[in-house]
Amino acid sequence: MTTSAARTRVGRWRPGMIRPMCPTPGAEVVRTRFAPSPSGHLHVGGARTALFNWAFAKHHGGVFMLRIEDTDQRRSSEAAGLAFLADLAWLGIDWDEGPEFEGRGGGSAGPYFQSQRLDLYAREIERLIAGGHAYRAFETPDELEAKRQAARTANVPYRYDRAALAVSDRDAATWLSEGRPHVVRLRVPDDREIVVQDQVLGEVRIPPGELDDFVIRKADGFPTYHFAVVVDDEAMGVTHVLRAQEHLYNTPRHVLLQDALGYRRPVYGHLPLIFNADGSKMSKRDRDRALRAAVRDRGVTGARSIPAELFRTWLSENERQLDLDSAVALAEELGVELPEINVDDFRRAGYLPGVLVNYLSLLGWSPGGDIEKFSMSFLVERFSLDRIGRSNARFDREKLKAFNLDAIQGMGSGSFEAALRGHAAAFHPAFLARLDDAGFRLFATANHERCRTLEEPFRLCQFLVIADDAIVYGADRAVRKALGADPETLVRAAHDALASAASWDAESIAAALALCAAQHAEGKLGKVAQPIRVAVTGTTVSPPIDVTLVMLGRASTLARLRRFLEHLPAITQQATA
RNA sequence: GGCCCCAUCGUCUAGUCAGGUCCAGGACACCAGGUUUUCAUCCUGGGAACAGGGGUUCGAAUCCCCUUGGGGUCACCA
Repeated sequence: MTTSAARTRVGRWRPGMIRPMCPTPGAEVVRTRFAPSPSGHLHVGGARTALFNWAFAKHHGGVFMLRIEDTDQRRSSEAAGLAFLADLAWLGIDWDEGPEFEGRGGGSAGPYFQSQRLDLYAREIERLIAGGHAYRAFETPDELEAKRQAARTANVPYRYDRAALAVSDRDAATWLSEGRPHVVRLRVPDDREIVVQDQVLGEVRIPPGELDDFVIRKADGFPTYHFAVVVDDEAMGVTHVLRAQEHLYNTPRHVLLQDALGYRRPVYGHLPLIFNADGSKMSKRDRDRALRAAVRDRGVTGARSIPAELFRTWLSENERQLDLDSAVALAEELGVELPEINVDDFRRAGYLPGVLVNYLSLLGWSPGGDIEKFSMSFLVERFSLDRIGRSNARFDREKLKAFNLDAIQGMGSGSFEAALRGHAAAFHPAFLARLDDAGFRLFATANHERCRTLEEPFRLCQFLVIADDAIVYGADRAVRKALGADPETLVRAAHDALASAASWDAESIAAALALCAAQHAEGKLGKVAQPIRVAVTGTTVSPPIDVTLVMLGRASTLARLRRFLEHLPAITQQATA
């Protein structure tokens, strides 16, 4: 494969030019698709691919489809499920055709599961065989592996040797009638250069002889990915294929197949890949890797949230993955932030769907100029293939977080509260049980200006859902500093002042504490607030002290202050140790 | 290793296709001050890049070539 010397982007269109696929307006409706294999939750990389296909279709008033590529019987039997449908819906990426899900999907080009389209593939394969474009091959996987091995040893590139073509018709017929397992291979012309016009990368040329006769039907009768994709894209009228660059080398195969089958050729665009901040591949194993590192780093030997047996095997077997709930629990226990890789992880971590979409669209696309914060409708309005970048991008969680903060700060108090309530219902029901409506509203206001994610308020305010007699006091330097020289006097004074406060609201509490500060701390509120904060939360961080106490309620506050005083000798000893 | 793709601050990028307005703009991160009862915010300022080498041109981040570096792919996975 070589790139043309002048990287002419033939077919790339610019404003004012006529689009190659739309010679006259309305002549052809743009149809794009996202075609994942059923593998549980949606990966951010997949989300970006889906987003671009969606945005492109919407920009042209076209149709965005979803198709499930479940032609791997082995993998599909693992019942990974279709959780990614909910992930797409959460992001606001709605599909016009595809599997039905909460009002989305349906359509006349279905079924949208490849495992239900086997008849079509069988018909098309027979057509290829009859036309001499494809042939049966009876080698076993072991035989092929031996040939590959031999090629490796000889240090030559492996290509299928077409041994099946040397088999006599009589033998082949006999084997076929015996029911001998076989695959079907495409007969790849080896005298033809293949040229692909990629809308992102430009012209890509593949010299003759680079591709071998690849398998299009497996021994189990299922089509391979290459075959199913090509047949379905034609049958479903797909006009544009946007997919990750890892598929670039598949495109010549698909072009060959289209030619052999007499199909039209969709427009292709290959998107740059997304990597972790450290340049490693984003993988679902990242989560377990981070947890193992933390466990080893701290010399932890067990976990409350995981059975000992499981913990041991998980720790020693690097391939082993914890289920999501266990991983989250362990992370909480260790105080580790889990690396997010699936869309669902980001939701759990408290990111707004619009922010994720915004950030994701910037990975490989740009509206140009200095614009980088925008809505989905802006994306639809401005999206175009000629603004897609060609080099791989790294996922920067800090920038995402900064965007999320900005979006949260920009929300009205009502919608922020609603969003926080939704997050609580999904992930922190204990807070809804603990706080009444007014309490939750206060919780929302107290956290609105200080949180970067919807998750942070719940972490910051753990003290709300811990029993009064279960507060654990920290023993670090921050706690020591917060307690100051004489916490006993201050906390005792605060207790008495708060006990006799006229009412339990922020104003009265602030007034009572200001008085304490005036009497015992030279008027410095911080000197009073910090010991109290430690006393009622166990930590040095919480919303402003008056709000913290209002949320907690008078009874809990006083009980915690008393308990703190009882435990004070042990606490100070521990903190100075 | 073969084949292919890519290359602007630490990161995402604008600028590249139509060479001059770019001693390169923005954002995140970072550093230094400031505001703040903790934390997070917030405000002000700062450092920070055209991978290297050859060409073409009056002129190159922009066009060409080479080198280097990064990535993808080489399955009866998708």
